[in-house]
Amino acid sequence: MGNSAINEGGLRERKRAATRAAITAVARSLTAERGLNGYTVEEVCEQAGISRRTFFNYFPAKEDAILGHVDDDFPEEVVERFMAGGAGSPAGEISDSLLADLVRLSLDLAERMSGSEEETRQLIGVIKKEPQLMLRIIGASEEREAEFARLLAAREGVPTDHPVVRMAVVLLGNIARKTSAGYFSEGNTRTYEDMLLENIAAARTLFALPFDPSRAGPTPLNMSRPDIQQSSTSQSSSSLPSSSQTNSSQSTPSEGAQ
Amino acid sequence: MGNSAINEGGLRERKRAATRAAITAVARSLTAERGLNGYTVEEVCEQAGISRRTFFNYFPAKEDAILGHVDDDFPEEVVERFMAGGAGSPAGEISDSLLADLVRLSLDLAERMSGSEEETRQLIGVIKKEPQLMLRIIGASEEREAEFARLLAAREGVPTDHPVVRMAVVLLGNIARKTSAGYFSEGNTRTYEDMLLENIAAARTLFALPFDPSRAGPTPLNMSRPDIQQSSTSQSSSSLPSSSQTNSSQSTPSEGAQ
DNA sequence: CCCATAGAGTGTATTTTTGCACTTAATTAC
DNA sequence: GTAATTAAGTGCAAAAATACACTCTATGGG
Repeated sequence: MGNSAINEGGLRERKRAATRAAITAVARSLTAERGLNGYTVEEVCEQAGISRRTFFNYFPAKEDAILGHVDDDFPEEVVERFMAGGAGSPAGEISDSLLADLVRLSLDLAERMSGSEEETRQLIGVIKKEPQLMLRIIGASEEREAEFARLLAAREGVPTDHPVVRMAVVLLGNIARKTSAGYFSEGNTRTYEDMLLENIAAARTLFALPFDPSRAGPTPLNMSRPDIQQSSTSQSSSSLPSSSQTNSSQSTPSEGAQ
Repeated sequence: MGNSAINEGGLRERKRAATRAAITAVARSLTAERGLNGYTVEEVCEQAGISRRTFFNYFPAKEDAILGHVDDDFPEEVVERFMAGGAGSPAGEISDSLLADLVRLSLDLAERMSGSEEETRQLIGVIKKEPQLMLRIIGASEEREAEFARLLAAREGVPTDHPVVRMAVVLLGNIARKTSAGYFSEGNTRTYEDMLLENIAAARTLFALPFDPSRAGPTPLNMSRPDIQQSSTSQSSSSLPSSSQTNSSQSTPSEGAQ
């Protein structure tokens, strides 16, 4: 997590962030329109208003511009709002508002996606046909998850390997990904928010189902170790309304919680 | 006349011109809104997106930002269009299209005035209350005329002291100034184009009046002319000419000049 | 009166951007 | 096949922008 994600920075910092985001926006737009090899770096620079030399000061290669920079995935204002949500709870404890704020974060990020809906559909279509780009994206996803974990841990004042942080990153990340896939699929007419809330509700239903660790069996015995750890976590957050329900489902039997 | 008025220039040149114009636009806007001393250089820089040090790299003092730079008074695209109009005639001769193109230039420049109409009215009001600014403006006007003369001479391929160039600069400049004064006066409801064309027609009527050089005589005879001017102005309002008529009137005086 | 502050303006060092020449690899033309 | 061209990418120097500390002047408060 760089300073730019939290600190306002000076004029230099701000201009640099704006330039970087502009390059990425143009690169993605042209990729959606013409494919990865249908435009030159020169054209990106023209539209972004920079020199080619500057382009390579920002990104090591053409493809990296499309991937963008991890800081651009978490715009400052959105991050600030998310971080502010954890201010009311003591450090070291998972805040009551975490799940609600994660959902809002997901919605905010979706709103701020550069490019129109149609453009994003086309960009996704193009990317699926470029294997080197797919590999790069998979690599970049891990970096984004790490950044997200750092952000989340900082908000809650817990280590980045805290079970709730780990689960939140993986599960909310996958829910967002699945929601996007459905939203951008052919023929979709529903709003992203609609679909996201449906998926969140489904996840909450899933993790509220009855679950007895003792019935997990031999192989599941290994799985009982995580359950024990998660059990202690759920106790610490058992006073939380909506968040506690999710957490207890992960860690302990819902019967016990009930 | 700098290169930037004609040549496209590189990215540096283009960005510099844009920055300079942005500074002037912001300074004028804030002056209109709050008066000359109602805002700081810091505020201009914030809105223009530059550092204060850069502001003083561009303008020697706060007031100079309001006056702007002479190149900004003749935007590149407008100048290019004006210059292209002289391409069809042999160098050294005054082109048929000169008067029409000068009128269009005036209209183009009026269109490109930064700030809204109301803002410009307020800016003019503020400037009238600042004597040092008025003095500066008078000085800057001479520089603009010189620039205009260079532009015009270059277009026609004649020296800057050519009689038609000299007269065009002074007369068209004053017509534009007078038109602006009327346009920005209290209670005006007419368009700038309307008023400008009226004044041009009046000037054409004036210079189409019978004139016998041998009767030019001493100074007293010249003083009787102003009365004749006003009566011919009211006649010309009712008969705005077409473009071809405009051109034919222009070629006659230029032959007389030769 | 003196002192503090705000704002305009200056000097200098550092950072960033641009321009330009070059290299490399791929593609196109003959 | 060879040669030319195009596009991605690199190194280096100059230009431009920023950051920061400073000066000077005007203004307001005690």
